[in-house]
Amino acid sequence: MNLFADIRALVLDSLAAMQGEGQLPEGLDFANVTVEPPRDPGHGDMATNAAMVLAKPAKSKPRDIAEALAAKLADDPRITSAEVAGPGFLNLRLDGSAWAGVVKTVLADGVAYGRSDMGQGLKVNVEYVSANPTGPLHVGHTRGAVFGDALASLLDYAGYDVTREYYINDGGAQVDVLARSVYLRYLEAHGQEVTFEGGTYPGDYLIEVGEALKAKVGDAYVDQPEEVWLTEVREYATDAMMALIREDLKVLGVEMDHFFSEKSLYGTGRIESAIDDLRSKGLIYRGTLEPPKGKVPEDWEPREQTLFKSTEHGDDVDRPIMKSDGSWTYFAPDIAYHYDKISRGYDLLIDVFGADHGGYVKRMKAAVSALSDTRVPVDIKLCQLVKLFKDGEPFKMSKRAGTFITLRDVVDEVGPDVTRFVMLTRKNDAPLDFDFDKVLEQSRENPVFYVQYAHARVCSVLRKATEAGIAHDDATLGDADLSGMTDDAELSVAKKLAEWPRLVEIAARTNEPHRVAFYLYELASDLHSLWNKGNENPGLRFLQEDDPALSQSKMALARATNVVISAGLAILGVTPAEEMR
RNA sequence: GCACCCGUAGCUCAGCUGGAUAGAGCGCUGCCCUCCGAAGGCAGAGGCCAUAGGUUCGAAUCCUAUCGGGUGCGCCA
Repeated sequence: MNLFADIRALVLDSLAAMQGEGQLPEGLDFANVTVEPPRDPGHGDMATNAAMVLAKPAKSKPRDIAEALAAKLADDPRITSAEVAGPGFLNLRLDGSAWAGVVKTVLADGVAYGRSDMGQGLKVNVEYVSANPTGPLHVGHTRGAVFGDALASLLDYAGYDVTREYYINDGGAQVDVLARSVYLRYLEAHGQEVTFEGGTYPGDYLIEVGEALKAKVGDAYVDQPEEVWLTEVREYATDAMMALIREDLKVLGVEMDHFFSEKSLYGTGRIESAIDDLRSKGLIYRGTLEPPKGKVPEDWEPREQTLFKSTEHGDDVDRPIMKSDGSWTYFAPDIAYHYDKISRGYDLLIDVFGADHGGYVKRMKAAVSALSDTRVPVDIKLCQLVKLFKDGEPFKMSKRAGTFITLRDVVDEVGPDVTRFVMLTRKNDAPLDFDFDKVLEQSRENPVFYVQYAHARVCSVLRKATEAGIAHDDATLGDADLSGMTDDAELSVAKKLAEWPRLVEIAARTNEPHRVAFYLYELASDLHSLWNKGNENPGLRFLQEDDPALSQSKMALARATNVVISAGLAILGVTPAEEMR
């Protein structure tokens, strides 16, 4: 149930009735008619722009339409007043029973209140993390992991059929480097002195991998040329790294549905068939690119290459798919991977990348557009950097890996719930400051705490109710008489609850899970406000001495708030706290 | 040079497919515990929404230009 959608339906019905009575011409497009909460609550509970949107096509004055519409709407029992305001807004006030109805619906539906069918079961693939299997996940990956995971949950809640997917970059040169690095650790395990040259990874997380390799193969690879061991060590090492990464994801609470291996595209004809698909569309050609204007690379020389005509699908320049030695560029397997996703029947693709891949967006969109004949939209979300702070100072060194802060470092320090929530308190494309001290602080400044505290406070009330022997299961509370819910503070909470389904749809439409975090903060704020008003006005307290029935009616609102907080936190992947310690 | 992202209160940031007098936290000022958890709440001050044009009933939001910050820019993924 979505009260805003219900009232919008009522407005549309009224407009249709006006057409039937000749007050409005036929053939109007109502698509832009909205019903939303007014910015200023003093204007009422809901406002519709119908009169302004329709004035021009209906060839009449906004106020005339608004007044006629107001008369129609006033007939509905839910509407207590409909006033024309400003340039032609129609401000609506709803009967108290409408808000009571919201509370009852929340208690009846539980955390499913707010679920939407806007996704209509469309298949959407959310690809995120996709870190190179060369080491543990670091903070940057953490943000992408949390963002992608919350987005996937949000889309699921909004009625999409969601697949969470991880693309393993195990086909490029960097896994060879990994193999050589592990080989060095392997030699080290055999007592040799080694140095990490040629870009090999010195991180000590590879020590145990080298030792494990020794335990597995003994001295078989010692002092052998690369041809002997590279393939095996590479496979062994990438498996070990993926095991590590899966563990990292697990401590964050991220669970993928599918891991897709880049390597599986090679030697199987899958890259070739994707490129062939583009070729059949006339989008592959041999050509020479112009040098970039402005600062030209030192070693620039014109070169003929195999190019993908991405400019046909909105890119700025055509992109090379093959190196001069005949091997594929990194772009080619990515094309094949997205070709695979398209052929698996997804209606919508979402890629979550780090902001440093921003230059990659247009070509990827072009590829998907070309491969799917523009059928499949792809939304690419870029996650900006995370800047770490401790005691207000920038913070870089990692205890664990020696060079960078890992996901594990962060989660060990502050826990998965705080990590996840904080990562979602910024828009994905805005940089994020993550201060180890502030995120553990228990104050209003810390949104995680603030929301958890609201939930815990309500839990505390319910515990007290149990002690007092007052039943407070959702069915009982849902049957309570809510006609006494008339205070502004109470109504503010109920109205905020009414916005939840609408918020979910907006967040899902824009692929912006951070909106859920901000909503929860506002909802918590309304609850705290009501709570404190109860300090001064005992009649607003949730527990009313010697009056179980009244207590139940007050608790209904509190419990409904907790239901929505739980539903929202579940989308973010955060556990609601029952008490603060 | 080009592309993408960003520019909103002293600071950190929200702001719905374009809606009314642009919001929150921090910081500042003054208040509220005999009371379900004060780890909270209430009130006040604080704005040319980077700048200049344009689109329209209406622009922080869309378009163009300029300024400022970030990221990227042919065989690294």
